[in-house]
Amino acid sequence: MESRSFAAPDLPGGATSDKRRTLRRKAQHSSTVLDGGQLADFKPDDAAPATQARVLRVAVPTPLRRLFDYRPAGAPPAGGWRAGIRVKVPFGRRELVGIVIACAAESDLPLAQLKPIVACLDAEPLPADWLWLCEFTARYYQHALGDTLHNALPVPLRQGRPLEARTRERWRLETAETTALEQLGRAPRQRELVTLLAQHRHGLVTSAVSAQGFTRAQLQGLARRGLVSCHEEPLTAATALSGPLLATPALTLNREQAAALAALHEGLDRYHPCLLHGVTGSGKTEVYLQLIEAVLGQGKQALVLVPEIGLTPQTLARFRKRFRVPVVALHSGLTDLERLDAWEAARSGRAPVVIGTRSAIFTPLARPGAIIVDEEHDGSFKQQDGLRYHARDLAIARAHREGIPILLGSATPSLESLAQARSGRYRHLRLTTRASRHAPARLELTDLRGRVRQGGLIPPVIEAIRQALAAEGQVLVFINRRGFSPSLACHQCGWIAECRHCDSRLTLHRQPPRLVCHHCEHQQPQPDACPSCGSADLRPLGAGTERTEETLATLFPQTPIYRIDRDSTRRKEALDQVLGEIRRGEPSLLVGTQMLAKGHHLPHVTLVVVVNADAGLYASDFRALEQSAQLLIQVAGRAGRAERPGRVLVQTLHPDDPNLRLLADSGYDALAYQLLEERRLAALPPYRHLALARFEAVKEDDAQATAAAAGEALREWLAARGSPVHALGPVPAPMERRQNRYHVQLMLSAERRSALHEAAAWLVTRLEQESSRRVRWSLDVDPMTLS
DNA sequence: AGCACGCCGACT
DNA sequence: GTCGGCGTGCTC
Repeated sequence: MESRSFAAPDLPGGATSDKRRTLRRKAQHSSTVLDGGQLADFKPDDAAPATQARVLRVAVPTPLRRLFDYRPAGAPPAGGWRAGIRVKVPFGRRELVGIVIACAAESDLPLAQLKPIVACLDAEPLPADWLWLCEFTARYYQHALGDTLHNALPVPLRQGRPLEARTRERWRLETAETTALEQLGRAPRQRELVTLLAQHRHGLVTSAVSAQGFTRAQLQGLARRGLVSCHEEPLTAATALSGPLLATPALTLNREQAAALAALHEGLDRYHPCLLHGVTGSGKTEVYLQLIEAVLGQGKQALVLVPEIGLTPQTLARFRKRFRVPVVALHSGLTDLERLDAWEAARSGRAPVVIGTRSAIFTPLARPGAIIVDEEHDGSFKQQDGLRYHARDLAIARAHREGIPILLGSATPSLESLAQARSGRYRHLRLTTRASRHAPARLELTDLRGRVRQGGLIPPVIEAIRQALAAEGQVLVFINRRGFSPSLACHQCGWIAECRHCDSRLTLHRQPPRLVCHHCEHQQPQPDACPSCGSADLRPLGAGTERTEETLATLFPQTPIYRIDRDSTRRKEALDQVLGEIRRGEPSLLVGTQMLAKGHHLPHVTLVVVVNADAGLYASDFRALEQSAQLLIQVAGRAGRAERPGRVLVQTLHPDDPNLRLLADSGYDALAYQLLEERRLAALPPYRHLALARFEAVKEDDAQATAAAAGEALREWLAARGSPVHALGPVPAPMERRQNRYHVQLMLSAERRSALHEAAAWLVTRLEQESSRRVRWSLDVDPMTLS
């Protein structure tokens, strides 16, 4: 039986609700359907509190995929023992903070063998919606529940800090200033303090008072005389909203936007998955904002997920400017305590709008109203180590569970989402009209073959750059390679600088001059002579951002050049500063990697140059083409956003490649539908589901042997059960040696998720029992890459 | 993952 | 003689 709760990322979205509601209820009460062992006794959250539980089943922060039983001790929490209560427990020789998952009368172990808990940390359980999502995540990605919960919890809560909003004190003058001064006699500092407070009718928080040079003792002195009062308030104040919701009026929608919004309004009170498929500049954000407006109008909360690079001050400013309610952002710059505050504000409902990157999907909401995933195709939604979850897929599962709408937005939707939309499971909302008068710039393919290149650029392209600059435009030169050149070769004997820890070539950097491996931390000085033949004729092959920047500097000495890549903008302020200068609009050259291509508004760019479009064309990874098409369209979208039309020149060695031609002539959608057909024929996602087991070890044989034994056992198990799951491998990973470790993998594939899930669960259980300590392994469900 | 226990090499 | 290398086993 295909389980609904497991298959949620696949759920039919179009059909209505009755059937789904029953399914949902059923899923709640039969979570054993899919259990991989650890959740067999998971109690639905509406189970009666067990005040007299004899056994607490606790998830502990460890990679072990099982629960541990403890005896309750001390007074039970106010509402009785229930799932979601944090407890401090003895674990081996340590004490850890675990979370009660179920209460039971019996344990598999004799009761006398169970240790009592050390302490109960909560009176109320952690939010049920959060707990459900973690439990779903652990099952879906075959990850230990304890570790999943640990990952999804703000750091202070992991450490056992009480679940309370942090508060601050606000001091307010209780009498008229003159009255107060009369009563004080001469206490000069206190008199000054009274005067200060008199200027602030709503009072001042302690930090503001001490910033003026007053002490807490002085405040308390006034409080003792009854002249000032002190109130505690949460850090994110609950703004009881009176008056209009909007701080600035909504923009007028065009016909397509209005139609999309109308469709969204129809599905506000149910699970309603929609793909907002709109070309660059078609006003997706305005649709998000007006959807949020409707959600807030119902007194509910909206959760917005954005790619890692997309949570810029400008994006945030746009949301904050629109609404008169707090917009809470969860970004990497927050301290642990600030993160906890944001989490708490969302959990309590004090934060009506929550915006964050991947991990924000684990934010609890008191009154969930809608989830929006912007740039849903973006790779940064998938975590690439540890708990390998995909925030977009979890968002779908969560919206389904909560019965709320979910909006996936993109100019270049993932093939997964496109397939769902085409089949009718997601509602397909299209925006084809750009706000500016110009059609999106076409990709002009320019042939690199047999042409002299300077810094990677051929003469006609350099000429186009010259013209664009002469016309007072900005030029964006996109290269997806950091450094000076991607390899260093000996012109005499053909030696090429390679990493001594990986199967990769070293990239030459000039600032500072070094050979650097982009796969591990390894760096070494640039050699003066070939280590193989002694020749001094070492030449850099190919161009990276540094080299193109250097070339452009000699070609256009009068024009400012901004290079934007991970090396040039290690500090965040550096990036903001450069972007600020660029937005002033002076004619200039912008050289950068995808950092530059994503997210940022560059209104003065009139020419975009793609130095080399070929990287993804013939790569082995099955998603490479999809991803480079998305990137190309995104880069192209930077051209001509303001009043001027733009040009996009794409250099390629394969100007006749049918895929590239299709993208250039007919656009992303045409290529995407073509790629979908190829995926169907090749039995790849989204028509088949994958799980990848990776093995790594210092010694190649160890990794190989463990993987081979696991593969063998798995195939036997599959055959014995007549399972439709295919198991391929072990095969060496595309880059077999990385950081001196050898990588091999097993790939499982199936048409149905449930079958894949069962097989993966079995494999994981076996690996957990059998694999030696020398071999590290991990399972990646729905892998984004096969490397 | 931690953290212990345990059994073999070069050192005060 | 022991300090410490990392292999192996356990965590209710």
